Formats: sequence, C-alpha cells, structure tokens
Amino acid sequence: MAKDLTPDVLNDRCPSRQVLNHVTSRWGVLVLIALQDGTLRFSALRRRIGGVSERMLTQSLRLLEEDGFVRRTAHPVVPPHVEYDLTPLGVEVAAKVHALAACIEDNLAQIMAQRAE
Amino acid sequence: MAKDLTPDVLNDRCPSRQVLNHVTSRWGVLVLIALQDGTLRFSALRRRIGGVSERMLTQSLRLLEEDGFVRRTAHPVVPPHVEYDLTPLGVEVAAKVHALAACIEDNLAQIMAQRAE
DNA sequence: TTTCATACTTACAAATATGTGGGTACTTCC
DNA sequence: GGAAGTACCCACATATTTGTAAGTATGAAA
Repeated sequence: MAKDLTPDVLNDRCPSRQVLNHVTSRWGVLVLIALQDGTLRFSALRRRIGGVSERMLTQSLRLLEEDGFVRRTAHPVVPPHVEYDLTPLGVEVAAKVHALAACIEDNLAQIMAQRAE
Repeated sequence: MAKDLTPDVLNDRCPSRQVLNHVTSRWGVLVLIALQDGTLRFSALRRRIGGVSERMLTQSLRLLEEDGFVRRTAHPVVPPHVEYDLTPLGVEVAAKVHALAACIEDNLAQIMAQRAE
C-alpha cells in the first residue's frame, strides 16, 4: 500500500520538487555558488552576488537554511555580525549547481551564437 | 580593454545568468530531465511532467530550443506530429541538472526531517 | 556631528510567471 | 455521428516573485 516510496521530481506531488525549486531559484543558485568558497557575512554575500536586493537575499538564505543547505551563525554583538556557510549536504548540492553553472559558462559563446540565428 | 572575458553567473551583466535562469526555471529543469530518456512528443512530455500546463510547456520548450538545448522536429501531417529531443549540448546540461535532482531526491528524507525542526 | 556600515524587517508597488478556457483543422476510433 | 486525440495559439485573470524605500540600534570613522 505504500505509495511514493522513492522521491521523484517529475511527480507533481513529490515534496522533492519544492526543494528543487528552492535550490534552482533565481538567487538560491547563486547563494550556493557564492558560499562554495567559504564562509561569508551577509553584506559580503550581497556584494558578491551582483544584483540581489537585501530582501531577496534574506529570503533565499532562509529557505536554504530551512532545507538544511546553509548554516547561519549569529554573533550577538552590535553592530550585528552574522556568518553564513554550507552544511555538508549544502556542499554536495552546491557542487552540482556549480557544475551546471560552469557548464553553461563554458558553452556560453556557442549558446549565444545559436540564439542569434 | 577587454572586459568580461570569462562568463560569470555571479556577475549581474553576464548573459550566462539568463541562460542559467532558463535551465533552472520551474519547468525547464523538468523538461531537460524528462528528455534524458529519449525523444518525446509534446503530449507525452506533458503527461510525463506532472502539473505542467500546455502553455508553460510550450514556453519552456521554446526557450530551451532558442538556447540550443532542445531540438524540435515537426512532421507536417494532420493531425500534427512533433518530436522533441536533446541536442549534444542539451545532453550535457541535462546530465548536470539530473545529477542535482538526484542528489535532492536521495537526501529528501534528511531534508524533510531538518525542515520539521 | 554627520555619515557609513551592519543585518535585517516591513509595507507597498511593479514585474514576471503561471493558469484557464476557448478555438483550430483534421483523423481515427467507437 | 459523436467523442477523443494532436500540437499548439490567444486573451484574460490571477499568483508568485521581485524590487524599492524606509526604519532600527549602535559603534566607528571623518
């Protein structure tokens, strides 16, 4: 009677799809890639990722934190000092995301040429 | 004087980011994964990907076609017969996307547990 | 003393993504 | 004869995402 034993993103009802959406979201992808190089503070992360608003960065970080990809460490000082880094699982997915991005970067010339046709 | 010699998704102005968005879009991801198993017709693709509307499937396919990841082959018969499959470049990115999805599927239990906390 | 930086939050507005329902021109199956 | 399937497109409506601007408490630098 057990349904959906194995997760499947092609299945409408599988919760894996939601997680995939977080990871592949516009800014989620970039956060994971940016954190690959190590721990970063909020503002540093924001400067690193061209074009993010504070709002979107916060939101993306929250989602990735909830899913267990990113770890947030707040030092209770004033002015605030908060650090973000990847969890072991986060390192895994970040690697995959980065591989994808790198693949696109490597073939960008070809892609742009194709588009022009 | 040459700027932006190497593509970089973290750079706001780099066109690679747009391509990345197409590939990581809600349905784009699933189209690439679904086409990994081989050629599929429009309706078959739609049945394969739970929850897509015709409109979104069409739009996603167009974008992926423009970027050179998907190939569309229309046979001029009535009723229409159109086939979709991956280009060599499409096979590459689909593999990366699939690896990412598989990674999430494999760790879904852990992720869901983390979320519940 | 005014400004800047930190790491956010909130309200509001705008942009983008997505869904819905209808139409098309046929053919085949029942 | 009627229904269903094919691969879409179009107009319209709604949902979701994203951006903008302002506010917060405080310390340090100019």
